[in-house]
Amino acid sequence: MWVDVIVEDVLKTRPQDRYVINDAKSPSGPIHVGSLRGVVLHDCILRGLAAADRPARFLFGFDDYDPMDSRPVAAPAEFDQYLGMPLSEVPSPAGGRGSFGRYYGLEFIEVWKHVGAHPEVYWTSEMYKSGKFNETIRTALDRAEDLIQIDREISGSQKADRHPVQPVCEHCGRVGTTVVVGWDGHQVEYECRPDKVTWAKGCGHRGKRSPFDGGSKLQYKAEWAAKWRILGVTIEGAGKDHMTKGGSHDVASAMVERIFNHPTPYPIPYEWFLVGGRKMSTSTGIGVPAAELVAILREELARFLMVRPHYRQQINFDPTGETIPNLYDEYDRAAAAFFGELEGKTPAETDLIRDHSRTFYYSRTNGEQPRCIRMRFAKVANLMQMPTVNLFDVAAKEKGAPLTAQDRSELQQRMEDARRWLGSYAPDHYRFQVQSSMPRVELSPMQREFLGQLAAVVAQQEWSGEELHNRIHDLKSQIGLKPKDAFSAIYLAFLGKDSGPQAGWLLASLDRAFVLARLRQASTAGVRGPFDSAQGRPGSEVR
RNA sequence: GGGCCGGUAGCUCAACUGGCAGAGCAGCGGACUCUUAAUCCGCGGGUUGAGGGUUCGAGUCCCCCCCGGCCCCCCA
Repeated sequence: MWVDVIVEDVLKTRPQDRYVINDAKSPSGPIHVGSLRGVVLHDCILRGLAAADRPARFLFGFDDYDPMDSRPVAAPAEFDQYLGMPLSEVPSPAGGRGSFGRYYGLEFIEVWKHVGAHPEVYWTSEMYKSGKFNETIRTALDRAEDLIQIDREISGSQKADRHPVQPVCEHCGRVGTTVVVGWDGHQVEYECRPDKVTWAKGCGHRGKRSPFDGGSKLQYKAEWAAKWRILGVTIEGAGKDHMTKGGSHDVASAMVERIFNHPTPYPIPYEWFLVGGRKMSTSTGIGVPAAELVAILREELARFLMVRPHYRQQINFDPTGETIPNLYDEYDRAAAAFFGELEGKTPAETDLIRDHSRTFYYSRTNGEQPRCIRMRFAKVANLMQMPTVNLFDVAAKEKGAPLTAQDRSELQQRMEDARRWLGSYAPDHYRFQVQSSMPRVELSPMQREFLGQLAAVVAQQEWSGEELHNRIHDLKSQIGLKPKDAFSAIYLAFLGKDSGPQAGWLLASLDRAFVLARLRQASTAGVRGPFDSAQGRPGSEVR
């Protein structure tokens, strides 16, 4: 299990009494699932260290003193006027008290709570304003040339003028557009340039001000390095966009070691989290916000989805198809491993089970995960479509004992998930729909005979699902029809497909007159059309 | 141009520091006269993308190449 491997390596290569884990995000719009992967990853490391009896702090910073460099699609166009200003100084897109950055930050906090992460939150705007960055800003100004040189050297970028300090313009409030042109040890001289960046227009103001206590911010690579130093960060992973060779992490790493005199935190480069193959991007608005993932998947599954694959492996989550039932099955297997319900026959199998067990451990969203019955998701989805079937009764029967409160709530959760899945993501063949007119299907003479006799049975009286089920079995034996042929005849006549939910219950749940009419019609229907014209396309016959 | 990750059964993927290539699903066959999308049993002839190399032994390590996804060289 990769978390254990990392934790072991951290303990071995960076033996320390206390660890400080850090993660951060610029809250420039709805925060996407990729960032949630980072939170979960760091939270797992925290958990692993705690289990190894190493206390650690988990910090999460919102870089809300970063300039707004684009407008999220959801925000009104008039927000363009704020481009270049710190996110903490831009009004909230929803109105109200908080800032733009605060709004999206708080939204993200809600999401990670769902997946069981509870980092300590800090906001860089507050750190700047309260002077926490002052010392590093002074260093950055004093050694600006060295920092620029490091940037050039490590990144190989020709761009000369990436000064490590960006003053906040006293005239227009922008921070993304300013350039330092002088530093006397107390104040910085700066220009707010209209053409410094393409995404914002500086006001042209030229001025002199104190860079401290919020008067400036560090350019982001220098800021990253400074934060490591100020917060004493010892472990920090980052997405691959930062972790590429010569990328921002390499630059920040050289800066923190050569200028700020602090070792680079233990790095963990992790891969993207894609949804339906598309990259998550905060600013372009493409991709799935983290909040949406939690709406698609229950919390434990959302976390499991991020914990199960190796952190260097891309996650490509596509909620359609069999993805969710499969994920549920794997989750259940991990749970079974965790609760000691599985036994390996070979050493390799035992290892794998232990692995699954660890995965479940790290996937828990709260401390205690009750042991309870876990009815297979696909089965829940199937039975749920039978109006007369009570899932709780079925589960109790299966268990052979009354359900506990945990059993019931787990089942309830699965029913909700199944309803959502069937409504939005399930492939057609998982759904069934009674056809309102006789499907054009091919039935053998024996099958028609069977359906005709079944009509006579139905005509006798009102049957319960179970009784009807028994009658169906009696009838198919009496006629000498194979079970498969008998049942598929029913399904074909009603659903237009050759399989379906438990036939007795299905018929009992339908209007009796309708059932009678359909059975009679099917029993006399001639052979029509190609067999596969009605195959696998439920609903195609509905008018 | 540089970097990361993938390529293993029809599909989705496993295989700890090299040590007999495995699961799930799908498929096929069979059983089951309370549940035929249930349950149970059985069934896998894979050049592990190609080619070299190291090794007693390579899916695993090294080199090179091909294919796919992505990242960096704008911003943060």
